[in-house]
Amino acid sequence: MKARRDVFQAIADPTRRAIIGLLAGQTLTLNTVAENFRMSQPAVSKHMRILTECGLVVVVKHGRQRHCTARLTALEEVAKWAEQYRVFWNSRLDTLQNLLNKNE
Amino acid sequence: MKARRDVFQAIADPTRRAIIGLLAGQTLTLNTVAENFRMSQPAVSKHMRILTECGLVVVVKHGRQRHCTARLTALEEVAKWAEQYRVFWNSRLDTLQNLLNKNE
DNA sequence: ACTTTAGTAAACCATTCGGTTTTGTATTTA
DNA sequence: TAAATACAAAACCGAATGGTTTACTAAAGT
Repeated sequence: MKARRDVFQAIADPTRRAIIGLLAGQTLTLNTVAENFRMSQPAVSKHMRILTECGLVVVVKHGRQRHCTARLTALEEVAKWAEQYRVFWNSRLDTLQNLLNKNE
Repeated sequence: MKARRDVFQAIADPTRRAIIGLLAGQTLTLNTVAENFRMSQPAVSKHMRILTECGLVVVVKHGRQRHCTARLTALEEVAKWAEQYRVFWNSRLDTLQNLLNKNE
């Protein structure tokens, strides 16, 4: 289950996050995905490769088309990482004012 | 409260995620942070700048030192974004086997 | 059979990234 | 006051990013 590419780096790009949003809940052809962006199809193809390399998307050949499906299990790692700090951002100590005072 | 830099891009780098881990719960000097990494002080300084630009860290001048404090509220955006897909990765539809079948 | 469609591959490009070293500048300390 | 400390700034560098265009290939329609 080892991803060759870091999922944090994969979701760093807004276009790729948008692709994930598009694919959540529905399988789409690469072309259909590309139609949703103002960039060339090869550009989208590259993004898709990065998403597949970290396991966020699975692409299945289907005739001359590529069926892209999001595999969002890979996002659990991200959620867990961020969640571990929830206790900090929930505490009232995390206000900007507090930080500034604390450094006095 | 708009960050000039994207928090998703900020956490894409493993060093910066490590810095966040270091600063969670404790304020440290820039130098102290730098001692935890095998890279030059200016390199850490650059990372810190990126972290402050997206609001993940607040740096306060204190004499000749810089006191760095994590401000993890900025991570809520990440957690929320990932969380919205939990329903997908929790469903049994998200197994690899299922994806492959679905594309038949 | 020919043409269109869906996609990959390759070459290219400007910009950003992540690091370095070197230098400069306040601020402490001795 | 001189030396050490804690940083920032700048110049530089190779590699990665995100995009392009221009072939090329394979599958589907006509």
